[in-house]
Amino acid sequence: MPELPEVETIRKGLNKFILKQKIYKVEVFCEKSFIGEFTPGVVTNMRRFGKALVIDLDNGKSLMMHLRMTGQLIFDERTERPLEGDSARERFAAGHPSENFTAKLPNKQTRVVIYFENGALYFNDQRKFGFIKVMPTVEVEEDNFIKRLAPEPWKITVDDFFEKLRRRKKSPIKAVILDQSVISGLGNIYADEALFLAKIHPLTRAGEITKKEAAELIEAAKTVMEKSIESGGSTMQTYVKADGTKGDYLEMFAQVFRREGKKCSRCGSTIQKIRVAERGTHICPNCQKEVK
DNA sequence: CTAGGATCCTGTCAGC
DNA sequence: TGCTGACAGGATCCTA
Repeated sequence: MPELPEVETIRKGLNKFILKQKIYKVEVFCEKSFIGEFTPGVVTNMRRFGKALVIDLDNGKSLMMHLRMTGQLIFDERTERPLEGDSARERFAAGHPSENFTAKLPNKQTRVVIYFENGALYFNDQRKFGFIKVMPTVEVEEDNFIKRLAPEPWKITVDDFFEKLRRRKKSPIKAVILDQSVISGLGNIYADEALFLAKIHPLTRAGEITKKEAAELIEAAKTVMEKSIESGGSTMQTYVKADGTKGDYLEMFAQVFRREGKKCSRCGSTIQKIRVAERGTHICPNCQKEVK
């Protein structure tokens, strides 16, 4: 679920809490969620590769993590040594939005806790698809997932993207843009949103996409993700409204995602939900005409 | 090589 | 109430 904007939001938000802070202990509640052996070290850098987040330490090691569908990262300041009452603490939470953002932690979904001298970072993950992996910093870019990542929409060239669409010509365009080795950063939300913005039906065969449409799709992907990053993609601030009630950050920018039955903002037609590449897919049947 | 489906796992919801 | 199947903001593996 967390896609590029969410991971970027985490990177920026977490940076101000943990940069130059020492990790002195890691507590693992689920073995498959934490790979490798941890050794204490100070955070020197936080990097993002597509949807993967990397925390570099000063001991030559890095923590490479991927939140997959339901991962979330929640930082509680001074969890072990609280100041005067809870109001003295700050919490930063982002990733898969859920009650955990404001819940008492650790809880049933907490897989790993990373202890810093100024607080604790909780890695929660309902479905256990996500992971944190310890690896030498020099090997991060050789990691199987990272080395296969295509450029992000801001870096990819139209020629490169178009060439990949030609190779995957029989697949629906949505399935192709979800493939991180074709273009990186898009997940189910932003794929639907970008296709809507570019007025392309998700079932269109990749081989039918013109070069002009390919260029427009790249632009649309940038636009929808930039907008989400600006609004702080699924962080606690946007998830919990000022009055304390639960809010949906998708309301702030989604034009089609989870809006089936509602009206298209562009033409007033009714948004539909269909199935493409085994994923729930949202379209405006009028703005996105299917080409056979 | 591509294409399509199953799979990892937990939880929730709709429909009997 | 209890069961069952479908589905979920991802990526990989297997088969054809």
